Amino acid sequence: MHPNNFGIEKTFGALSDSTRIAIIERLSRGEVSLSELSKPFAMSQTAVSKHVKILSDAGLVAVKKRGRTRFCELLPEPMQQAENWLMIYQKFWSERFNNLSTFLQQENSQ
Amino acid sequence: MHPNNFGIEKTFGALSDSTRIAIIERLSRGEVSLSELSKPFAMSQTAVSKHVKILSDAGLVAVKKRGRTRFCELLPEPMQQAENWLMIYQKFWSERFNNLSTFLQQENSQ
DNA sequence: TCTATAGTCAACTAAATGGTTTACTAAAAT
DNA sequence: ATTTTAGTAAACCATTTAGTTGACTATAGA
Repeated sequence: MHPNNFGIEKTFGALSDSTRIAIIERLSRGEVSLSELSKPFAMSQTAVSKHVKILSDAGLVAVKKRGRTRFCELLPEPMQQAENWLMIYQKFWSERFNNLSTFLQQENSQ
Repeated sequence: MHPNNFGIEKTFGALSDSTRIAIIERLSRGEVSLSELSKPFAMSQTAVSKHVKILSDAGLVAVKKRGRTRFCELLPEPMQQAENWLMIYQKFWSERFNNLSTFLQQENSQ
């Protein structure tokens, strides 16, 4: 098992912070400007902006300028790849569980 | 949408390093001792041991002592929860895509 | 035109991270 | 009994991370 996991840890790194998880959840309800996005957080807008940059460097978020405001939008692909990577292990575990129960059934039938 | 995502960033943090990704992949092929696990890595066993501790602190790996050797084993639950969290966004995006195509169809039919 | 708003940039700080080495304990093997 | 093997623990180091503040640019609105 060596899946297409190049750089998957970059995606996980982007998701390894509670502020960024909250940003993702906010953006999943639709596009928002940076200042609007910053409001709920108990930190400076500069700090939120840095988190957004980490997310956009990892390809999870796109930022587009309209007038003087920057709008942030979720990009699905990296998180889909991360989900696929996790799904492979999911499959592995359920197979192992099936093997185990098959084994136990054989044991019991003897 | 506020799913059961308490501490999900801890799981993502554990997965945010390429050494730990490689450890997970190795452990998915079965239980291994720490020294066996360390061999392929170009770093000290102490360093690998620290990575294993990070994984076990996050609940992704169990370490059990037999004699003088420690065996490491994957624990599926946190990664399953992480996958579920990602799946929610997967669902959201496909719905959004459906809404978009519905919208475009309505536009075209006028 | 003046002022308020949206945002960046640079410099700084404290704490966390990923690694090292050396010294140690515990179990196995000879 | 001695030596090897498996692993931990502590001290140390360099880099990254998560945040701050203050000065700046650019757009929008009065």
